[in-house]
Amino acid sequence: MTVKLSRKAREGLVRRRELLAAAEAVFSKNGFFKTTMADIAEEAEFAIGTLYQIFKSKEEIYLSLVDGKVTAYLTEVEEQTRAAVGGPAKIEALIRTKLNFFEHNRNFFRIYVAEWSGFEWTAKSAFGERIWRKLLSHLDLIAGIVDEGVKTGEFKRLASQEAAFALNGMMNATIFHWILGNQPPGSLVAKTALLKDLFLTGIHQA
Amino acid sequence: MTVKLSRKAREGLVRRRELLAAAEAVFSKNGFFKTTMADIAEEAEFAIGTLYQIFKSKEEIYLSLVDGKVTAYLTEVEEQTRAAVGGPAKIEALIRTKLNFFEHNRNFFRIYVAEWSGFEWTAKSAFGERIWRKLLSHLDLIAGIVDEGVKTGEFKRLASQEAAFALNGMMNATIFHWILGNQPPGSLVAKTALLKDLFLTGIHQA
DNA sequence: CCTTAGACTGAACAGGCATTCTAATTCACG
DNA sequence: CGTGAATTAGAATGCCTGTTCAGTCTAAGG
Repeated sequence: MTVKLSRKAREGLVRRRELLAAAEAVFSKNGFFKTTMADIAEEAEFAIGTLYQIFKSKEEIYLSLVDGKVTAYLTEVEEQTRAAVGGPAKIEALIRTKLNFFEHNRNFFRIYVAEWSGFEWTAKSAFGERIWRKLLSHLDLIAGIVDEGVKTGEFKRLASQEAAFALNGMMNATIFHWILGNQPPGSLVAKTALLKDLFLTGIHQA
Repeated sequence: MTVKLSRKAREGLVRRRELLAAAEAVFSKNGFFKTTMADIAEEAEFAIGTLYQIFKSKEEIYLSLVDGKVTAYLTEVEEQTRAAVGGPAKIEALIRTKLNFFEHNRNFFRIYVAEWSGFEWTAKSAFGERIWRKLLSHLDLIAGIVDEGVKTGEFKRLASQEAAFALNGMMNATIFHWILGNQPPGSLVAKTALLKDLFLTGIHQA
């Protein structure tokens, strides 16, 4: 009985994962509004009805997808930055982890950016609101790193929130540029040094 | 006759402007897809039918709006940066102009960002494509400024495209942050110095 | 082999919304 | 004022798409 239940459950999870993968492919290509349940069903090779057996609405599919990925991303960043020691090293860990994550989740980046710009969910459901809050709290984490560096004297005395937003914007723009140019794998994370240097010391000739 | 025609034309222009202003208000609040023609009509105090007399579709209203604003913005930036002399001064002009523009076009910022993220128009019409190209060419302008500074030795030797994207991302994120926090007027353009300093010399303690 | 519970299917349904259409209204001009 | 051309209004149309549901299939248990 336990065995039977757990196999069912396992199969359920596999189905769920497959569906989310298909949804990611379609949503990242066409955005939330221009994606139809029929599109998702076709990509996932399920019937439309089956989708409703796994999730209760289109919105729930989308939000599940976003929540899962965002959580995975944030977890990774948190671990890596905690492991690094010292302001510059933490900044570098942050940049490297972010670039690495989106190098491996190229498609998801469009969804992530859309979520950031807040346009898909202006009228946020409770679920969407939760994701939004996660993204914002992530900014606090970055600000925290800057703040700490300021306290230790590693960094200039400046508004850590502003700096955190700026750094985040720099990283997003860089990823965006990389995706636009359809660059080969490996080349995004290689920009870590460039970004770190830019953020730490600027472009001005010393 | 000429007089009569020109008055007609003038009235037509006024109507058009009013409609676009209303559209901006609604689109910036709810995004393209969640805005209905009825919403626009109500905000503009026109009947739905009248909208179709002025523009031929919802899409055309949106794109007209975006094109007009983006063009105004780009023109302003180009003028200001051309007027400034020297790399750092041009950078400052760019930042100041952008912050100033969006301080006065707070609502439009959400539309601008959405357009940047490319999510509203994944399947671009010829018109949408044109706007997209304008935005990209704007990045070339920024890259050009950096490039020039590199040549004169004012700036470090670095990839100007990357730097341009990074700077653009920094500015967008800063504006975004400012709008989120619902800051009072005057305070956005005041961040010019902070951004300029950050971009030129970074956060690292000298 | 049956039985039957649960999974699967996709056609049908219902609501929403861009667009169109025509009746009512306005207005220029005589 | 009278006339008709131009303009406006908003009801009606038709398409699109999220969701449901009644029937079909599968396979485990007897």
